[in-house]
Amino acid sequence: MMRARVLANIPVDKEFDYAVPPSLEEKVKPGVRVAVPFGNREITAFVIDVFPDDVLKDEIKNERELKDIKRAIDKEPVFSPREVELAKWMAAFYFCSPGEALSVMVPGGRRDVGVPAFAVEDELTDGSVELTGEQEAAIASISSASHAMYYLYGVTGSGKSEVFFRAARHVVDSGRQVIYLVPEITLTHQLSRMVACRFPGRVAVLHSALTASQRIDQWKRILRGEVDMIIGARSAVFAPCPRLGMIIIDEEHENSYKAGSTPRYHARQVAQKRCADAGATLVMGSATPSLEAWKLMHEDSGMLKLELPQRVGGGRPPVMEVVDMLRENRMISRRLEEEMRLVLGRGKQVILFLNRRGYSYFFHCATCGYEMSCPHCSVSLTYHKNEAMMVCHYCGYTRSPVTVCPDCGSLDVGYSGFGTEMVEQEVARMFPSASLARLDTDSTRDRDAMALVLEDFRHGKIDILLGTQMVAKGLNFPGVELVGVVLADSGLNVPDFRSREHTFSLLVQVSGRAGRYNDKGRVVVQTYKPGNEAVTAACAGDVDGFYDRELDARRETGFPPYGRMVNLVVRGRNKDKAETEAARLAEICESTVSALVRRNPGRKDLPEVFGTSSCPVEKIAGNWRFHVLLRGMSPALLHQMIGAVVRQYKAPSGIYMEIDIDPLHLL
DNA sequence: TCCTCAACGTTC
DNA sequence: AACGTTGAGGAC
Repeated sequence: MMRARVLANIPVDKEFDYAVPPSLEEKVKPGVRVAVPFGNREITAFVIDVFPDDVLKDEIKNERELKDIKRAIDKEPVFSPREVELAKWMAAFYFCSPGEALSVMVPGGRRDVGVPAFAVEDELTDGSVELTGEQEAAIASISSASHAMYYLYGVTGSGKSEVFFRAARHVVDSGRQVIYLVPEITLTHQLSRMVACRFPGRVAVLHSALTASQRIDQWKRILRGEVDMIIGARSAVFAPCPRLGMIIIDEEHENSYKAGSTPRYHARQVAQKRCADAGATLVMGSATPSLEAWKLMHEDSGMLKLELPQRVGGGRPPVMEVVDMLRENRMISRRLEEEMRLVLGRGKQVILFLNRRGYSYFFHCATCGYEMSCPHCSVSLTYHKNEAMMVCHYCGYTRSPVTVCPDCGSLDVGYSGFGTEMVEQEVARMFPSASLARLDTDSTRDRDAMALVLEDFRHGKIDILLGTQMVAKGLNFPGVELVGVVLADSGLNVPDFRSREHTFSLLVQVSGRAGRYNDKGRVVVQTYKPGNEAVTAACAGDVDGFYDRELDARRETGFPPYGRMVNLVVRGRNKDKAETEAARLAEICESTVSALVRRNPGRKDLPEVFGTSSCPVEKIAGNWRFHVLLRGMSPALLHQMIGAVVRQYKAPSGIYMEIDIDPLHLL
């Protein structure tokens, strides 16, 4: 009789054995998923090993009878032993179970007959563009593989993609595979089309519109070695290439590379691990690197910084100016309005950026002090005028808006704090003859609508494009001569050590949208904090300076990338219980630290309990949240400490602990 | 004495 | 995680 050893998506670090019925012996092999009875239900499990029962003859004596595998889900493997090894590494690094890790690595979904996943259009492929000296040098350096990691540091338009393509081509020609990660990828993404043309036939584009079965089909192709080039978002870092030669991470600073739920892995960390194991090269790039990357490329760490200082088509960076909004009593300052009139008068286009959806996000009663917040989350509701709804941006709760205070009936109530919807109304009033479109997750629910807006803007049918993050990233339109940042402060008020970094990077990214193809680009940045370092450095174009100073500040204060952090979040329906559990957890942490101190007398880099309190957003979707924040200068000791804490702390029912290693924000 | 609910333990 | 079993305490 054959037995199969499996992992399952449960938070238990255990492997389970099943009997393989003779009828399934052909189908059940390592790497396939199977349906198995588990307790009194049926779950999907991952087969990691198949062997004859007699191998374990001695142990089996008094073992209870094994259950039978019900059926095989895959006809051929969807992962290999390499992936199992990686899952075990992830389990150790992120404190999840190997089964949980494996199940985020392998795309889910049942098999079915799918439509072709991606039609490669026969489009122009411009592989013969002239390269700048810096580009040539960068390609040569990467191809020499003198370093394990490379960082392409260069402004928007400096030709990073071309370097990525050529470096990838070199790897592919030598018979190995390349994974190309991008922050997000839609069907309309021009990059995916470009890659598909450059590597015809042997590309897997894992875009967001794929069905689960299409995704798993691509996965099998990759595993069979039929693909040279894989392009996709975060989870594509797990693509099971048999001979991995390179991983490229485009826009390395993007937060979407970090997973938002357990296991909270970071694609950059996983990529580093995979490249080290496979002897592959890791190539990252951005105009605004994360501070983690900045630190790595400026110390002797095996990562080489490659600068692309000039724009490929020539042209100067946009002129940036700051408007102090304390002197203005309006949403669009006189200065910005004036610039908009000039640009529109020339028949050119404007992008307006505001990182806040909705009409207004604060309802307040002046009589009794009532504030309208979500009943399930501790955040205020945002008024969406078009839908005539009050909406919670955390959990999606909606209710109808009011004109009198629901608490005391007073008429002395007001809405304050503006979002894109209100700006849209104001801009439409100021520029009645201009055509205006709003681009955010509310205005463009489906991707078709979004693609349509972008096409119209590209063809000049829209004069002013107003939107959130979506307009800040990666879009390039030759007709744009002005970018207005309606309010640069929105990110600066959050109490997070990364807020300056985020604001800075966002400002530099949006400014890249202005005047990419001409010398007339202008950026007007409106802010209530004109003296803030992130604002002044971004407007002065002082990128290196900002990073060096910010890195110094992090070193002084012991924040990442110098100190490492771990966030332990305790959540539950019952507020008191969650709070006492968090306190209990904090005590366990404290005593673990004390034990470490005793065992390592004199060490200066021991972990510390950095803080314990309710999370900045105390309640989300009915769950009360408390956290214990840990920090340590030694990653190894911090890791050791978490391990000890996890062994000691067992959450009671109704209480859940989430472990966030290297959190991006402390919510 | 019955019933509900939360605490705990197991899952091949 | 998701489902059993068990046991304490409340209402009748």
